[in-house]
Amino acid sequence: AHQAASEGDPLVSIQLEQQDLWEEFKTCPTEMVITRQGRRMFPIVTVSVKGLRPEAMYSVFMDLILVDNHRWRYVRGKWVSSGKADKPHGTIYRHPDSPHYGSHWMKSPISFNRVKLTNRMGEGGHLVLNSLHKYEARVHVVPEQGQRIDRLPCNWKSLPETQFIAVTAYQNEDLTRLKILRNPYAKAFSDKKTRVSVSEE
Amino acid sequence: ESNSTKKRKPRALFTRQQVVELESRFKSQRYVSAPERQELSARLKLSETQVKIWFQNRRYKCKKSSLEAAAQG
DNA sequence: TCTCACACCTTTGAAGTGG
DNA sequence: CCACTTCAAAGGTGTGAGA
Repeated sequence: AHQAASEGDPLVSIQLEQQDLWEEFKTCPTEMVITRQGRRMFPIVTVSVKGLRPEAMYSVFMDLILVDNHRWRYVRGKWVSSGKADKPHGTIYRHPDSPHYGSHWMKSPISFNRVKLTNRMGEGGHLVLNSLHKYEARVHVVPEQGQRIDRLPCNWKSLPETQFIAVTAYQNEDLTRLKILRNPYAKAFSDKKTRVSVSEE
Repeated sequence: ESNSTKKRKPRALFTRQQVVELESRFKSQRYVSAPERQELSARLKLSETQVKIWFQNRRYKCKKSSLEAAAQG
């Protein structure tokens, strides 16, 4: 009933891709390594967007918001909350294709494969996180100024499937095994263990 | 012949600024005309052949990635 | 807890070759 | 122009040591 307010604009829809992969990690639960220089995320936050105006200009952003107000610790194979969360840094990552037309953003899923996580301020363009805090990805689709779009209903969405704990080194070894299994860049370590029976003749 | 005189392809990447300018141009223009190519190559200090081949490779890369994207969804 | 150098992989991308 | 290939360099993995 209230949808008529936006001049026939369709609702903007933002949906997470590879949900089954994220689910697989979430049962561990997911951990993401943060380093001084910056570390990529795996799985990769990828979203498909619908309902934009094809000819209008948008920029797309991703940030990581604190899920709860606790610091977390890994004790005897389980994550437990302990203590109060530190103050978040509030950094945001702008997708390198930005700005671009709505048609561009909608024609194929938008991948944030190049975003890097760090624990140190001053690394330009990287997301700054506190270690041992729990985060969740959020994606924004923002119309460029001067487009005369009065209101876009829901131009951002948080993605609960992407929840993870930022760590400086992996804690859960099941999680580590999953990372090695699924991330192509870590293939060296899965091959290594397969090579146990390969002795030279 | 043994290991001595084997031509190894030296890899020379374009500078960051050169790529930024080329990408910027490609974003609005997938093909570049001869005069435009000349102007670009002069400003970026690349040969005209390098600019031509860059756009050619860039077009293929774009097409390839969009085909792969269509195959998955 | 955090940092850093490795070893070992993948991906990248200008140039090569042919159509 | 397009189609694909070539093949080192660039760079992303977790490791395991040492703070």
